Amino acid sequence: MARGISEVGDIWSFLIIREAMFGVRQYSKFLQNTNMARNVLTERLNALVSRGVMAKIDVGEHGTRYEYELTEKGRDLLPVIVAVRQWADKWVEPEDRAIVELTDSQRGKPLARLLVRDQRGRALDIEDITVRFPTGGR
Amino acid sequence: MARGISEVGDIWSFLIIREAMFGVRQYSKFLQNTNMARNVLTERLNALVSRGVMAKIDVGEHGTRYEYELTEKGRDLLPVIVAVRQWADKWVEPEDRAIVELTDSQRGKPLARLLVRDQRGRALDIEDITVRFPTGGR
DNA sequence: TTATCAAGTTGCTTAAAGCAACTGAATCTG
DNA sequence: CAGATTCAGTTGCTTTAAGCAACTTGATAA
Repeated sequence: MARGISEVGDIWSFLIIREAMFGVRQYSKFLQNTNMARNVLTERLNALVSRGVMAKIDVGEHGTRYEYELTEKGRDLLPVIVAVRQWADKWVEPEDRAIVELTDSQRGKPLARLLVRDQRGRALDIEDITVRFPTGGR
Repeated sequence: MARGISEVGDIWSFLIIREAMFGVRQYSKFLQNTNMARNVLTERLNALVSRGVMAKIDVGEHGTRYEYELTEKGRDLLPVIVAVRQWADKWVEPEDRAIVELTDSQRGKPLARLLVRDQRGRALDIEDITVRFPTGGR
């Protein structure tokens, strides 16, 4: 899990992925929407590409040279993004965050709250969860 | 959302929260399990406490002076932790991560995969989600 | 055919992380 | 009950990363 978060891990990579998830594809757009430093953006994009989270695509037309898109590995981060969003919606002061809403495209309604469930679909809280060490104790 | 991730945001805070979520309460145990630098641990614990994610509790007995525990705000990060875990289980090389498993305490079976759903319970993919800006476009 | 834009790179400054050694009160041990 | 050990930090120094502005380069656009 530590490796998981460190592959995505810092705020900048996370923001790149969030932007990518909701349509941003170009270097300059990532810059605008996140206002991170250019060298950091370059470095993070390269890292994400080299880890297979994003792909760099050559588009030889119309003033734009490259685009970046999420791979399946990257798109699989959707639950992470949504989980953080929902937590922030609940706990971060409204004045400290953008007021945007994720809705399902068909009906336009907000997404359901993400819940951790067992295999029969029952919602679980922390106390209901046990950590197993298959190979032996820590 | 950016504020959300930056309240938890860096790898160290995240690891503290993960450890706390699964039973760690003392400074020295956080140190052992995460091997972060002491000053960083101190600083992150203070920050988490000041943001209301964790609480510092005075325990005047048995060699231990303080304990740290998650508040409700902190416990509410469970879906984030589980989402990252499940992503790492799927995408990070096994040799690069600890082999631990989260199970439901009652039946001992692994948790269900977290899915993003609409309000009727249908699973959604990125293409099925729209970002709404209630106050006007970006 | 000059100007502009996208996508970087480079170099420098400031901030944060990493590490080891030190502190000081509480607690255990013989 | 004196000495050693543990817990929870601080402090100071070194190394690494972030932030910022200016420069570069190739591809359009006017």
